[in-house]
Amino acid sequence: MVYKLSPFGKGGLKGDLKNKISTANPSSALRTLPLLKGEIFEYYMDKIRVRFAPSPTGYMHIGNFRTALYTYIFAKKNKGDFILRIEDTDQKRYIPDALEKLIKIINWAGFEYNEGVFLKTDRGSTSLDHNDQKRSNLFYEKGDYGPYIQSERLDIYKKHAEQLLKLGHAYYCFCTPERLEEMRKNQLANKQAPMYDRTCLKLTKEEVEDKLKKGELYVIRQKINTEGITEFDDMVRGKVQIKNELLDDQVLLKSDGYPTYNFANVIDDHLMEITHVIRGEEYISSTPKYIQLYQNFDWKMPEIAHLPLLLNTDRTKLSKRQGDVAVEEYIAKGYLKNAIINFVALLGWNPGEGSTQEIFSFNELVEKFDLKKVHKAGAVFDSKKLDWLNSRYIKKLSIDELYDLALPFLEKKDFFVNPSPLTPLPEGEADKKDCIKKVLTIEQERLNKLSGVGESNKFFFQDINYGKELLHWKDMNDNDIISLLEKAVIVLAGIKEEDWTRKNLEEILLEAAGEKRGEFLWPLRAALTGEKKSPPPGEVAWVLGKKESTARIKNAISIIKNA
RNA sequence: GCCGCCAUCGUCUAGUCCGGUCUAGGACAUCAGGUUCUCAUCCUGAAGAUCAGGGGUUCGAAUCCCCUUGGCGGUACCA
Repeated sequence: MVYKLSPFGKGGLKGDLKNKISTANPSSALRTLPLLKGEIFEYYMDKIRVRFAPSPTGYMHIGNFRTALYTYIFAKKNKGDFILRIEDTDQKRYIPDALEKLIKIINWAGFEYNEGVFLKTDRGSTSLDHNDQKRSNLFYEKGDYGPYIQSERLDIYKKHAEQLLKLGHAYYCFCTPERLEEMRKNQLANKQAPMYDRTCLKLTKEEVEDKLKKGELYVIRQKINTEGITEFDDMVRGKVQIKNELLDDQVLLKSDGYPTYNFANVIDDHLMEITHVIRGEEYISSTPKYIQLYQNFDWKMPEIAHLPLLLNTDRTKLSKRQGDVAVEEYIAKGYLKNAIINFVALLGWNPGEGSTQEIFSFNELVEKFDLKKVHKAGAVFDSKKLDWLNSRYIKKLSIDELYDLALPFLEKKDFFVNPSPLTPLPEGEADKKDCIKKVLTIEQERLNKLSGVGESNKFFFQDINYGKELLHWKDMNDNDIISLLEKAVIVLAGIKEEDWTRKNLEEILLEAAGEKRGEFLWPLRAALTGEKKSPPPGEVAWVLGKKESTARIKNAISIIKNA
């Protein structure tokens, strides 16, 4: 027996069969699925097409970033297309440069999209003015379903709204914002759910035409079918049911000619042939209204998945007030791309089946990700765990990679600072670079954020200004310390310039210390750094160089003698 | 208010669909110990969840059913 199924037509199937279909790899073409003995199940599935559809707010909210990540991973996993669509239908919230910033973050993250709006890298101007010619200098589009910026699709929404009008699934509404507010106030006072009261639905054809002729401001509202119950199948939540009588006649087209999100999103997802809609949980209760729209147009519903929210530590929706929400801020603090992606991916998802894996490369994420394993409950964003993950990723970096990543942070600091007469700073660019790399080698295992880079410069570049007490290890006396430090000078003098490496220094000093590690290494380390806590003496000496190290030790000897 | 969604250590989570192997496993954070010249790294260990609460079903429930509570989301000419 051969079953045939068209794309997404699995609604009528029973549980197990349905599961098999949606977990099978659904890249384009005809698929066959062996069932019970002898039975062949054939089904077609369109090429997967998913979109990330942010609204340009000037920064990338970390929750939105996770939506983009899951969507991108889903696309990669299913060998589908990933589309970037810009939802800029709120004129009041227009923010300059927002689009450019948005795309830059997506590029930074490495979310490669096949279609959408792209940033020209060789552009001159940095500012974007909305309906301005400059746009073409900054951005370009790729893909057959454009334009990908909603503010440039106004005629499309208008056309579709008019079609709904004709079909009787929408109507003109001339109510003023003031009247609507009044209405809601009354409804709330009467303990009713605030909902549009359909005043304008009662208008006659003539009245509507008259008002239109007079140029009265209007919106177009969706005429909801209030009978029955809408049920849908969510890829992460399973079945969700909402009674239709609770659905509001939402605005489709605003009086300024722009569509609402609720309308544009449906039109575009269909026109762009989006097969799977992955979005935040906040849209769950609107979904039945979208479903009615699809039904009104006689369009096929895409599969939908609603992702859980990211929360503050008090379990409210992650917000600006209680900490950083912008990806930009995490980058600025010195979190690595891979650490952020790894961490955010695990917020609300886990491969399950007993996995205890915490570190995932991007490819592993693609390999193991499954929307079905995404959580239903919101997740608190705990930056302590991010710190730990970040430190793990920093430790994995080669010293050249670390140097490149650290440079922007070092530039904001005075790394080579406050030289004492004893500490001449490296002069040439090459020497400086060399010195920085050595310091980074030492810092690498101590760092959990790139912003902390260069902070150990105090061990190397500062006045030697301390009392002899610092040099004492337990109950040593002055003479013992002096003789040990003098021994250290002799040991260092015996090392050739070309043998002055981190490893050699560590071995030689340890050997010189013999049994008395603490007695020898503590005064030496203190003499070299002037600090109670610091990296080991071998490493410090390695960075300082032979001449400088020797000078510091001799200085320490004289501090004791002069005390 | 109304509607919807959700609920396992402080946090992220495994286990829930297909009840017994769960006196609930891992990670972060915390604490203690070890390695060690100090710091950091690293290693070991401890503490930490009567599985939101209550009631069923069952020989047996974190797991199935019902109720309650709590949290969150939506309730806009925002998205």
